[in-house]
Amino acid sequence: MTRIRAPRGTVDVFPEIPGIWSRLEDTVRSVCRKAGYTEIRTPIFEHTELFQRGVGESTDIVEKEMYTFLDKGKRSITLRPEGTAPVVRAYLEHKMWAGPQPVKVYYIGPMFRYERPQLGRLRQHTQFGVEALGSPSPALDAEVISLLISVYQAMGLHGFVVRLNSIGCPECRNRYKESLIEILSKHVDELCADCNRRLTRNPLRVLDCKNEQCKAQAGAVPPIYEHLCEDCSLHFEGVKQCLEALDIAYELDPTIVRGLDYYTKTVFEVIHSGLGAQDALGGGGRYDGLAEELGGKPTPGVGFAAGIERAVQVLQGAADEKTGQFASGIDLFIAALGDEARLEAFRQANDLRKHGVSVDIDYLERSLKSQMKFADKLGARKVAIIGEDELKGNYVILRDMETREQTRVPSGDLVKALL
RNA sequence: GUAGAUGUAGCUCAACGGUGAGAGCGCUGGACUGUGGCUCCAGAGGUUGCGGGUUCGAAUCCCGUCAUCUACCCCA
Repeated sequence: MTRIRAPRGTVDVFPEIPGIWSRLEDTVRSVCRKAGYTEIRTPIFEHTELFQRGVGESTDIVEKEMYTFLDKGKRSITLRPEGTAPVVRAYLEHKMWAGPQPVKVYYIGPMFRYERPQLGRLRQHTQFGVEALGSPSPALDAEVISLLISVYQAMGLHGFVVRLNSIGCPECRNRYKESLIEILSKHVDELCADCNRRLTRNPLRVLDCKNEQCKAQAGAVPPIYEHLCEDCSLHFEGVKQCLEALDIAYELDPTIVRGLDYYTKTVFEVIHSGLGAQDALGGGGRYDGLAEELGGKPTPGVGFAAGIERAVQVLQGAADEKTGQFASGIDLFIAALGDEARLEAFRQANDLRKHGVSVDIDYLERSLKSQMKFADKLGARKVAIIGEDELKGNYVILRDMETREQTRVPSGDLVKALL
């Protein structure tokens, strides 16, 4: 019999880490709530078609990274690879456009992509994200960005950078693509094999190629945000103005294009150097064409998605420097000697827990010495000792593990003595 | 899908092709009949990832396979 392991690309999240996780989740909720975003929970699986149409047939996600299967009713089902398309689907399905606009929601949950795992990349990972539907205002683009960095700031995270770009609307983007092809075609032999393919399929991708030769070519090309149509240009100026009003530092980066088809105008990423090759903590942008693509009426929208595991990765690095003290410890450990005392300890523990005291006891019938050792490992602040004498006298010996002071406490007064 | 690295005790790692595969940490017990952190002693714990091959002899060399990690593609 071989032991069963967790499937490739999945992880079990262990003791020290969940503390950071729940703090991060709490922070997301509170930051979003304050800005008027409410939680939405969409299904973990959806009809495959949602992503084919929403994310785009020719994207890597749809082409090769989806967990897709036929259910027993022969429906093609896909484990969600991202959160935006499902939210927009829900917005349309529940006719949320009929209510007050914009609709602002946030989510936290697992996403799935069939990829080769590496540092910062898992097949099941967790994202938090927000979506603001129903308004084209650049203020929302900026708000969404500020929300994301507010979460990081509230967590005490430093050293991240906001990178901003605009990829325009289909009209001006296509015009730019054509000129891009024209310029780059003259240098085909200086581009890598991948980029030669990209040149015809998705020329913008050439811009964020990591190959040095391609980078040089891409750097020589005029940035897209200098070639936007008037509407897109005005919008981009508006976003920058709003960011500056909020004192949010950003870097213009014409090479960020994002791999999902639905983005229009604003695109951005928040990166951190402590992450390895996959350096994006989060990313997002505007997707004014998505609702229509999913069969709804044209609806502007903007949002971001950010990786929880990646954030935890950087936060953990920062925490280690401090002392790594995430083990919270317990208030009390009850050490008992003898069957009768053990029963009493069991009873007392249960009672104290109801009074809000965190208590643990020995379950291995160990010696007193071992129980003390164990209590120490658990980080117990106090230990109550119950033996035959104490049982008879109806008291316990309460030891302070820090000062080593011991006192006799009547059994009934234990709760009081601990507060 | 591609490339490289790595698989030995719970963890981190040793072991020139040659005794019965070791150490540190951790775990359990004891020294200390009922008192933690330090020290000392003892004990438990291994299909050397798996399957073949070469050899008198394989953890070690060869082939295959699986897994993990890192990177590419791309993304959170």
